[in-house]
Amino acid sequence: MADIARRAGVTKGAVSFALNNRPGVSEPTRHRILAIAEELGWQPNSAARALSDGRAGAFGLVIDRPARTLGLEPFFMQLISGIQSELTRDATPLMLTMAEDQAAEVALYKSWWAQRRVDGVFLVDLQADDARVTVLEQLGMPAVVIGAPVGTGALPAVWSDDAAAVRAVVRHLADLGHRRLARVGGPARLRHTVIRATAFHACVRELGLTGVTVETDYSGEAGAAATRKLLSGRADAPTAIIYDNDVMAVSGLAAVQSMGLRVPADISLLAWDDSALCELVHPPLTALSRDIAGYGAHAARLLRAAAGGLPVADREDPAPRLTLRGSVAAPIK
Amino acid sequence: MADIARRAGVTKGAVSFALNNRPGVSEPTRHRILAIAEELGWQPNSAARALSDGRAGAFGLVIDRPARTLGLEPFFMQLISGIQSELTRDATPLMLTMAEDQAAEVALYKSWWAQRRVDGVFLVDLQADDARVTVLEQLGMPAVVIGAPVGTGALPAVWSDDAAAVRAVVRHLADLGHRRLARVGGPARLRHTVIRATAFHACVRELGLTGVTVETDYSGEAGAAATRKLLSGRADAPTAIIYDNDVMAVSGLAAVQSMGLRVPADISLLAWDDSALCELVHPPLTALSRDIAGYGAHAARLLRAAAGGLPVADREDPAPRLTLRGSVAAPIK
DNA sequence: CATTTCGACTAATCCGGTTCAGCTAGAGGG
DNA sequence: CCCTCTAGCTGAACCGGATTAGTCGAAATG
Repeated sequence: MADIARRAGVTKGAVSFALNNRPGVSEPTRHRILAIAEELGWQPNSAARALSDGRAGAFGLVIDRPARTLGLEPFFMQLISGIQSELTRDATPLMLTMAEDQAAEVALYKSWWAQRRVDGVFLVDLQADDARVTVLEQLGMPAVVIGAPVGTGALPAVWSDDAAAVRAVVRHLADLGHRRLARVGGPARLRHTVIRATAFHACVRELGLTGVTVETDYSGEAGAAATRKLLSGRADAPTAIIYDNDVMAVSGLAAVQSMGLRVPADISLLAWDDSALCELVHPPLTALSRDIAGYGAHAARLLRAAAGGLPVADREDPAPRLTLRGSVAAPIK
Repeated sequence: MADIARRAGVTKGAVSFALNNRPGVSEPTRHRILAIAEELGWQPNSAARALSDGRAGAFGLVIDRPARTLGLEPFFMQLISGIQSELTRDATPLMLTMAEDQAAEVALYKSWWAQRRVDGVFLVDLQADDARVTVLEQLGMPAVVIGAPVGTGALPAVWSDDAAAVRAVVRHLADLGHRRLARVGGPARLRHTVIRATAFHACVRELGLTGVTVETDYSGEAGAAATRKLLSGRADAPTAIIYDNDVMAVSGLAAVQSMGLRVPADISLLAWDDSALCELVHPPLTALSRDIAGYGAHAARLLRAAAGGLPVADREDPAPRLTLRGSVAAPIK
């Protein structure tokens, strides 16, 4: 900027006015300065700007799921991709980190905020008793929760009505004639798992069906194990299983087939969170689809607003839709 | 820091010496300053530090594969996770972004470098005639190539010997009695695709076998389509197929099964890049495994050294190993 | 014609660190 | 006892921007 100022015969201050499109310089001067800046290939030094105006110009995302299951689930990549698509508009980078556990994650937030590394963070996988919300509120750190606005305090949330989706699924299965359902759910400490489980059992009871839930860690192995356990030669085995992610549904399918059962003739399977994975297998899996990338984009927009000091409200996205494929049918008996 | 200086009765300079563990202050004073810093919860402002010492304190990774296929492949998440595990040691964050194409990616590098947003970048998916290497060298921007050190100029690379792995696989299949092989490869513009294809055809010729390669975009659909095309009722259909990623292998398996063929009795399938995905399906897929996270960690270590101005050499990791599962057997005829 | 107003720009300060050329006092040497 | 040396610290500049309180001259106003 000093170079530009020298070449233009003005001071740094004038150059700053010109480059930031603020009043204080005449049109001819502004153009002259912009031309010189262009010629010199000037780009603002992010550190200097950050130091001066007190904002980092970046947002953060911390994921604390184990890397093994993480890689497999398309959810996060799609979410990140969606966040990016929005952040790219003003060239804001995303800082991505993985943490061992919640304590490490909280420490990271404190550190990021104290060092002014980010202007705000995205919060995923909200837990039943989540320390992060409190910490972020105390820090005064802008944040957007990706998930239901329950126990999120003053933090805005981007969410979709999982309970409604669960009810739609249960009704769909009941209409087909299923009377014994099962859910292979994620970890019970995750808040959205609880929401889905609660809705599931309430709906099942209301319709006079029976329903059991098995807790897992979202891994394929756990999904397969749960499936085998549910189906192993009991008279009251369920006729339909709802999996809490696509990975478990796919390995559940493999487990079912290796037991000699046919899908959907003997048992109907259904995956939460649709992805190409569900289309890869045979038969393709009926799934609950939602626009995860859009989800991320909305969260990014909210966080940008929140970091800018604007008041932000929760944003509800459409509830997951049922995408019918080949893995669900009426039960035989 | 000014606060600390005031409380300790010294100047900012002395505080800086103490906090950075540099000579210039006595031990008692250093301890006093550190104690006060601790008490005040001082953390260095990253922008100020970056401005002062000219380094950003962050590295970057740009991915320009379409988000759809990206989410499915565990490769990137595992790579990122590995990079993180190393960067976490000194709390260096990773900037992750997705680009539309190479031009956008190059523009991003220039911008990041001009703005001093990162101290270096990881380069993935090197292409046949890759503009990025040249640009980075011209910029003088530290970078580490993740992939074979061919056409990488002065940039250090972290790689594994794909050609050797290909040869091992072809020999293994030949030993079992397979004479007609096929490869469902990734995009031909990717350099590692070329390396694998070249090694494949050379080895096939050397052993007196026949081998064809089909090019795809890595997507599951393309994998299934290629599979169907290869197997559709021709007398010279291959008896074994090697897929360039696990997603294609899984959908190839589904395609094979929907054609009424049995794996491995009628056809042997083999996946490049092992992941839980390969274990989920039935039969589980024999695959080429490598330690992708370790790969990322090594790349991170190299990049840190390169950004520090240290001379760095290419690092060769172990070649992918063949993990035998149930999808490969001797051909019937 | 004196006075006010305003646009265009300058000069200085700040952001929060790092760095470096002094300065001072006490230790060591002759 | 004087001189030198050095450990320990000070003060100020610097990184590259943004911001703000002035300054100046010309046009508008009374």
